[in-house]
Amino acid sequence: MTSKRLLEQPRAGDSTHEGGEPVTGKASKTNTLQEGASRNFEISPNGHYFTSTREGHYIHKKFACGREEDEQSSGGVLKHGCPAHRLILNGTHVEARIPVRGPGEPGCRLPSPETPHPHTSSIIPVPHDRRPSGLADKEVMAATVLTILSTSPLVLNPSSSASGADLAGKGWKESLSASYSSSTSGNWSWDASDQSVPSTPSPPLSNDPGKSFLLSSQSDDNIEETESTHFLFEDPIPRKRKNSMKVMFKCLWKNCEKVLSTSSGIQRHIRTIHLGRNGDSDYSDGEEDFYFSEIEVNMDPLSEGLSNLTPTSPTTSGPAPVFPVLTCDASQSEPARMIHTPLSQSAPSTLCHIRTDHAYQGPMTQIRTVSIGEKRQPVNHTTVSKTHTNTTSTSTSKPTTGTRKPRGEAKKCRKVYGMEKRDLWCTACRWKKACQRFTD
DNA sequence: ATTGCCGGGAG
DNA sequence: CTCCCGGCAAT
Repeated sequence: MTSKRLLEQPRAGDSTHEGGEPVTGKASKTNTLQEGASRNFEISPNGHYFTSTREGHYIHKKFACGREEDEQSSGGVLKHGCPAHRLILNGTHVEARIPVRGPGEPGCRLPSPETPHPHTSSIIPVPHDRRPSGLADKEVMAATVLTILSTSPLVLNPSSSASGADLAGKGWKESLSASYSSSTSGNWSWDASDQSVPSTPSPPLSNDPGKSFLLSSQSDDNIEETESTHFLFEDPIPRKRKNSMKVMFKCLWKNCEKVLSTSSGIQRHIRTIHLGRNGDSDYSDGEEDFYFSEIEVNMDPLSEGLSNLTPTSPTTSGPAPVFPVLTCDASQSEPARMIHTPLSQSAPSTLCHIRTDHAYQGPMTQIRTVSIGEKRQPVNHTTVSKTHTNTTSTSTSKPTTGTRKPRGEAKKCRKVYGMEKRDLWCTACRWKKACQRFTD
């Protein structure tokens, strides 16, 4: 009968007060247990980013950049000067290396995204002189490019015709690479590339130029500022390269929608404008990293409309290479997170997390805002639906059974006290309900 | 096999 | 309500 239960009387109030003596002691345990909690993300230890831990390996991005530079660099503001980038896109392996110069090398620095001319966009090195290269393949591209071009006023100059367009893609790139690589940043060279191939016969992705434009327009979500997008083309971005994807960096400050094509540019922007520091002189502790995020934009003309949702199709992962720059220096601990993972759930949520983490490091006021605004999300992941869901309900995990708790890791009364001391259990435990004392 | 606790049932 | 427990899911 209930006789056994009678024993518990010694402390009448137990149910009320679970706080009895034992509890106190126990509390410590709880803590211990909780330690494990933080292991949500495992990000890569050193340069590898896994966006989504579990799945992702897709992105193997290794950058030595920030990190290395940081260590050795004496004050290089731009940590981005990554010596080498290696990206795997759609199975294609792109490796870009930049001649690493001395640590403090000027070469690493960007020309200056400074933004002296916000409207620089028009100045983009567009291939005015495109020379006829009649590549059959290119025709397609040409068409694409045209489309793009037509969309953006900026570039419409001399486009005599389709053929011209294709050139544009190519020409542009080449010219950029040529000039930039030599004089400006080391970053860019990525595409230019491989040292092994001095002259690039065929550009893998010709759309780049066009993309940029597009992306700017669409990526910026624009919403608030129409012209938010001034991309500084001054720095051609080195990273990613997917046919239709382009990575852009967006300033996360509250009202700033600025989108730049390079991380360094954005950092500088943040540092200078928002943080009020001297862009060049001061070294950056990486704080800027927290204020911007990279976004991928789907440049594909065709899908463009849809694009928002589907960044990259199948493998978003491919593009994933979101790259490094972001985290290069700033977060050693958890670099990767920022990146948006293609798979990872992404977006919104991802950002949020990020912020959170960073929060420790710096002021994050604005961040919050940003996350909300994040429309860009669409860009990254394909799994939109999922993402949404997650966002909505925090507790995603509960596939089955409508509502069953995951089960906390912490030991519960039962475990702690044992059946013998059942009277010490919290009421809930006694009633076989969710433990109230040792909650997870 | 254990453990945590939901969903119910009995007072 | 409070008190219990069957039973299931997660370990």
